[in-house]
Amino acid sequence: MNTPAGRRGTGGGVRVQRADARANRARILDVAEEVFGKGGESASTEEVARLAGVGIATVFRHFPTKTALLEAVLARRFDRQREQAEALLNAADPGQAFLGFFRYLVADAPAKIGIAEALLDAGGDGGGEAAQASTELRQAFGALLQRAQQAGVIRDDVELPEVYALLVGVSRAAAREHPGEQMRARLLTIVFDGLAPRL
Amino acid sequence: MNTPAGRRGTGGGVRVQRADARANRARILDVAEEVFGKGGESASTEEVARLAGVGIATVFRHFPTKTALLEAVLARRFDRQREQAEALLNAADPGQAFLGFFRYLVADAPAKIGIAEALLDAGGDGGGEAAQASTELRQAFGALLQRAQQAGVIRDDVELPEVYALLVGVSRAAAREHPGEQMRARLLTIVFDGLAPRL
Amino acid sequence: MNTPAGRRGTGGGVRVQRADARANRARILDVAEEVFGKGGESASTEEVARLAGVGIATVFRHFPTKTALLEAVLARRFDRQREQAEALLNAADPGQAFLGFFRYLVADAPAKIGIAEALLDAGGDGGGEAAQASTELRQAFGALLQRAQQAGVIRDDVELPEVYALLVGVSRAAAREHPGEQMRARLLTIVFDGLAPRL
Amino acid sequence: MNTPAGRRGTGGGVRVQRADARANRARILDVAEEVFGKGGESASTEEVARLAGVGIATVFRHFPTKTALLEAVLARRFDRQREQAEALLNAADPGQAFLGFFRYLVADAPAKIGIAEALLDAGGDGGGEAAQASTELRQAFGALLQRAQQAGVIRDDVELPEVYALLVGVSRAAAREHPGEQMRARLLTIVFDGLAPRL
DNA sequence: AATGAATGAGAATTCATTCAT
DNA sequence: AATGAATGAATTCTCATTCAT
Repeated sequence: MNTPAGRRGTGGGVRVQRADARANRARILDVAEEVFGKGGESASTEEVARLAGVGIATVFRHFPTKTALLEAVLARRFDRQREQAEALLNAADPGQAFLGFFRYLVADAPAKIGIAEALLDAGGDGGGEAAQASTELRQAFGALLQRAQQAGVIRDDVELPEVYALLVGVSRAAAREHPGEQMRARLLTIVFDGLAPRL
Repeated sequence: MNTPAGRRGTGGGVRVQRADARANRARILDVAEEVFGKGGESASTEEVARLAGVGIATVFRHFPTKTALLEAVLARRFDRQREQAEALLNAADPGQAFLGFFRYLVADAPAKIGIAEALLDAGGDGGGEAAQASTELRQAFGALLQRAQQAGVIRDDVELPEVYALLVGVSRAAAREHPGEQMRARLLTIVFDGLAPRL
Repeated sequence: MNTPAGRRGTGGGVRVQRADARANRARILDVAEEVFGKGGESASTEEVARLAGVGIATVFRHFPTKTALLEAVLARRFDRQREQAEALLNAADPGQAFLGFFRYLVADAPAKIGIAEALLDAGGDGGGEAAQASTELRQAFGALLQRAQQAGVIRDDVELPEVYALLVGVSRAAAREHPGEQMRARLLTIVFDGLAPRL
Repeated sequence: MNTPAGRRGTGGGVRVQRADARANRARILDVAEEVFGKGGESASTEEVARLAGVGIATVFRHFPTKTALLEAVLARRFDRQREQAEALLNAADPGQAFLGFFRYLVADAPAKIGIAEALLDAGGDGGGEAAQASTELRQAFGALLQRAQQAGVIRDDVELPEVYALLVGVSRAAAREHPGEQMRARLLTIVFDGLAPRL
């Protein structure tokens, strides 16, 4: 399981335990993402611990409150999405980049929304790291939008706030209904037509 | 606090008591609608009882579980909206009727969504009376949509499922963000443009 | 599960449940007084519930926090002692009255101190009803002191603060050591000699 | 339960390590004395470790239970005070020696009492090394008392048990109330007058 | 010998639901 | 039919103590 590493602190040895702890932390985050992502019910921290195969106290050692755990889960997810967005900033086709990312976010939404709601339930105020990460994602999304508008693929008279609200809304719709590929596509058709430049 | 009161059989009518009970039932529903509509947190049944001015047991006499109470609240709300829809079926301008109703539902959504989430939290499966009422509302909405399409105000290649999903999505967007009149209008502009017939 | 209790409430009787509840409340207070009075360990609310023969939630119905429970227990005890003091205010022999009351408080102290410490542990700030009751007891004690001084039984150059502190100290000494009648008497001999007028 | 550890005979001196360990042990004791002396709440062992700059396991290596740690802290304190007492046994003025030491113990009490209470909370029975050290302190105090009585400064009809109880009581009074120099002095005036020889 | 991660047994508090009147 | 007191099963979080390195 563990690396042998420098037995007696002879110098080279490092952080063996740390690796273990880090693995636990990651597993807890993964499990929490899944458990809370299921949404609906309000899952308990104990459930997370059980599925992660650790004691409840271990969860609380890594995340001092339930809110902190949810923040971390959500922030990680936002961060991943922002990275996606940033990777698309140099894409050859700005229109495709924007629309594809929009599609991707909607498809990815269900789990995220469950987590966000659990966070609200747990009393998360908008001041945590998740909010920060959310803002950054929104900015990256805004950059994609701007490029798409400059490329003439998205009408000029819309701005980030309403487009983002639309994204959130469609995501929420997709979250609870999980409409299947087909209907999600038809939904997006309408929305994208609404976003297309007026003739 | 309340005396049993009105115990004296009033002869012919036992309906007097019934009236009392019915009034209580209505008041409980009203209060529950408000309390749970506030959304966010999960309000307690006891809170509802207190604000309704009845004992907690009275709430449970009328609605055997919290889920049942939420179902009733939600069903009543769906019914009201369906009535609105049906009233618009004979409107002179089918386009106006559809779009106006769409707008109305979105504006009305925040409270409803709060209730629906509370219902999910309370373990409400989609099989109750609320689901039934929801289906009926959807049908009425579908009728309005069809008329608007026949009138050429809404594009022909969309169907109820995706339009309804879109409605739900925009409603959800409006729910948590309460964007204010302005942004809601801009949001609807995009959506309605997307729904307009292609040239 | 429920004791028959107060069954006889037929005649003029009302509030039968109320009577039950009141009995429960009293029993909880009694048990809590004993349990926390034992001092030392930090007794749990669950222990109180179990010994009182009620569910834990019942304790919390009557006293919304552990602190509130402890406040109530302590306040009740202070109130009883204050009543004793007030009853002695008209005693024929002011010296006997004061010294006797001093003796009584010391003998009564052990349990009280345990409770007070539990209250501190539970985060009781000095602002509750117990503090209020404590202040009133101190005032009554002060009145007895003043009378004893006027009667020439207690030296004139001492004032309430230090005498009360002395009372507290001796009480605390008696609390943990429970020295038995004998030694308590010898202790009080010293203190009372110290309080006697200088020649 | 214990690992064999340190199995490899290191031949000559193991004392180097021992010095390190001893330093750690002393630092832990110092920190614990301060932390628990603050009284009130119940401080955690982890807090002690953190402030001492060692890992939690190190604390438990030196003191196998929290109780053992508290015993050690308290015993050390008792020992120090006993040394003070023994140093005063040869003082020129036995009355001054006794009264001064009494005063000193009262002033020093607050921290000690906090520790003692933490010990009780942790389930310390009176059988540990602290009790032993306490007994020795009491004996030294008794010797001072006897000398003062022989010198005619303290009345003859009091004996160690009640005087010591009085000391404890006044100390306890001073502990929670921290009355300030002034009132402590007035308190001691009364007590010392009570201890003075009857005329 | 030292470290810090992991653990499980509580503890306070809440809430939907039932019972006795 | 109405009341409100009682209930016990959760849930979040803490802490002394042990384990693996």
